[in-house]
Amino acid sequence: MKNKKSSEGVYIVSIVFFCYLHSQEVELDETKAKVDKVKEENEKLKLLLSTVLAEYNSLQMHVYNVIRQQNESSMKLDGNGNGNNEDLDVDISLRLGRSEHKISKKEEEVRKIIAENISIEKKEGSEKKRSAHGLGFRIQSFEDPNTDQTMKFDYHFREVKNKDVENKCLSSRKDFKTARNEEHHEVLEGHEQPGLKKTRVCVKAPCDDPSINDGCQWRKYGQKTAKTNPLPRSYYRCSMSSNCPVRKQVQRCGEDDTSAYMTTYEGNHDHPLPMEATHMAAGTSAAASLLQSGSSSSASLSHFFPFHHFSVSTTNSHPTVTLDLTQPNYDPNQLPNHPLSSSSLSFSSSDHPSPSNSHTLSFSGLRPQAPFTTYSHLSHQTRLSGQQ
DNA sequence: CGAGTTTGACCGGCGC
DNA sequence: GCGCCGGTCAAACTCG
Repeated sequence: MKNKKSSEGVYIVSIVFFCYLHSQEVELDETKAKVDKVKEENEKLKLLLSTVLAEYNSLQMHVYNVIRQQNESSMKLDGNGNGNNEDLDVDISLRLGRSEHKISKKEEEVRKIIAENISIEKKEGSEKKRSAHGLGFRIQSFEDPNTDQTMKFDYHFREVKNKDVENKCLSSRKDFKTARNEEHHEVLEGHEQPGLKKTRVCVKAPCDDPSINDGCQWRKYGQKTAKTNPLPRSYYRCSMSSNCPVRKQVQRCGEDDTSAYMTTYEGNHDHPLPMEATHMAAGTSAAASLLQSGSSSSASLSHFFPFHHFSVSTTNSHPTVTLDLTQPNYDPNQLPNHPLSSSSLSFSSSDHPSPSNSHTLSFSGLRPQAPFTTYSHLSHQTRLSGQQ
């Protein structure tokens, strides 16, 4: 009897164990299926992200061309006796992968949401926001507010001229420098007017450390004490691409103003920029393009830098736009009356955290009366010696 | 050891 | 032509 009972017990236990194993297997299969599904979605999202990033990079490389075209056309209007260039609101929306005139319901919904958010922001509009530093960049034509004139462009990466100067057999240093200059000229060709030197964009920023990171990687190649300013000026070139012609100079503004640094940018990048760099690059390119096209009126530039004091000068044939982030220059009357209905995409780098070891200077520029919010995060990243 | 910085020398533009 | 001065080069140096 005892043997029979124990064998029955073993049988039941084995059945229970089998059932348990079976349920575990089923659960495992379900989990595997879920993981596969998540993997599949992940792949799709990766693909989508890479597509969007590629389009975004190519797009921002061509923004300044569009601005120039816009200004050329406005110049033509001036020539036809219109003479109302300053009243021409210019605002280009950048759309990724959208058709030209068809606005989907989703987009309309997004626009509604944006408009609602903005109206909330307008209600909450505080002095704090007004004093914030903004470097947002957005262009769209408001000639006809009823028409969505958002432009779609065929974006192609600018063909990077593969000069490969380093492979040339240069017999002397002079030859090397000549080759560099020729290369630089070619890169700038088409962006510079013949009589003028490279357009410069100066940004005066209030910070303790001059190493403002605009998203690019910079390599210091020199330091000089200028005659007019006893404090040393540092020279950097973009190290993101071997042939990138972009240079920048960083100099303390003066002995009495040690908290502010003047950063001067020169040239255009010949490579895609990271998110953090696009705002500054686009804004400075826009300013440079406007300046080169002759439309350097304060009204035109106020579209790009609505809250800040800026000036335009031409010294030593260097057309220069100076943007002063130390002097908020908010003037509601200067701002264009942007219709809410024409809102579209704006870019934000706020979701791109700076390296943990870097200080972040956040110029969270909110335009209190404008329907768009753009942010520009400048963080300290470039390695510099302490005395600068 | 490689990448980045420092710093004196050099080059070229510009004014006189 | 000469000198001044801003910009760049490149060897030496530093740092991780």
